Amino acid sequence: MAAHLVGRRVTDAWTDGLRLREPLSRTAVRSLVGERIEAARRRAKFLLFPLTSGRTLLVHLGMTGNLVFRTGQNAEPTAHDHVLLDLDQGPPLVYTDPRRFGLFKVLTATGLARSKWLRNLGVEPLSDDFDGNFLHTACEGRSRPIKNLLLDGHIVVGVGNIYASEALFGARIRPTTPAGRISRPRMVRLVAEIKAVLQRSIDHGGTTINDYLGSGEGGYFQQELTVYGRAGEGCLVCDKPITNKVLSGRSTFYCTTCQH
DNA sequence: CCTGGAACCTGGTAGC
DNA sequence: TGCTACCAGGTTCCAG
Repeated sequence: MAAHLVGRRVTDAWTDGLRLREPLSRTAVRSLVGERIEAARRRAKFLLFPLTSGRTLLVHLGMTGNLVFRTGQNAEPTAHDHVLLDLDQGPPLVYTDPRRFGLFKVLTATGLARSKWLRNLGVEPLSDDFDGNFLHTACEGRSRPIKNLLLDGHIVVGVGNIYASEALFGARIRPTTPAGRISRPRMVRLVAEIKAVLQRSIDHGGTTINDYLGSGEGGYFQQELTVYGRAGEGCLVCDKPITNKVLSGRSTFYCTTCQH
């Protein structure tokens, strides 16, 4: 996005107006015409595109969303294209999302600062701010299962349901363990595993959920998954069957032998 | 303050 | 074959 979008001016804008995670404003999308995209940034899983007017385009891909240029493999429109931006140079940019869990919003500077989506976000998982001390302190006195806490974006962002199970397996910590009862050294190990899992996934192009594949190439990290989605199959360490337990509404995978 | 569950949405799949 | 019920994910909101 930084390479192909920054510096481009929006010459026309279309939306089907279907509601995403929040209603998608036709007026807001139309107001993008004439704007130039000044930068491409990220915070947590939110994409931020500052515009010439001082406003910012905020995009979240939800679980199935995609931002693609309408060219090559993505040349054909799909039934799930929700926003299309014509640019002064190069192919149009399309926001496509079959399950409409994403966000596409245009915010003023103050709107951005006050946005509920960006307020109260935790630390970036790959930053130096996220270390064993930080996580240990954040978990002090907390009784929630450690896995639930890892999914809580108010503490650390970017750790989704799949990577939480993977990192806890790597650290040999049972997902149900009350967060406040995990020692500092084990938190150091856990943080290292989270960073390693995320970095390896980025290197592999991400994880494509089950058999769902968006346009373009899917991620290849699912080939690397050690516990997620492997209920009943043998643990890669001890060969005992992997357990699947629902923890606050989310499937959680772990080995009852290796993880304590 | 803390916690867990519901809600949002739809394509794929398991089960009848 | 065709229907229905359920599930997946990230995030906020609400009730206990």
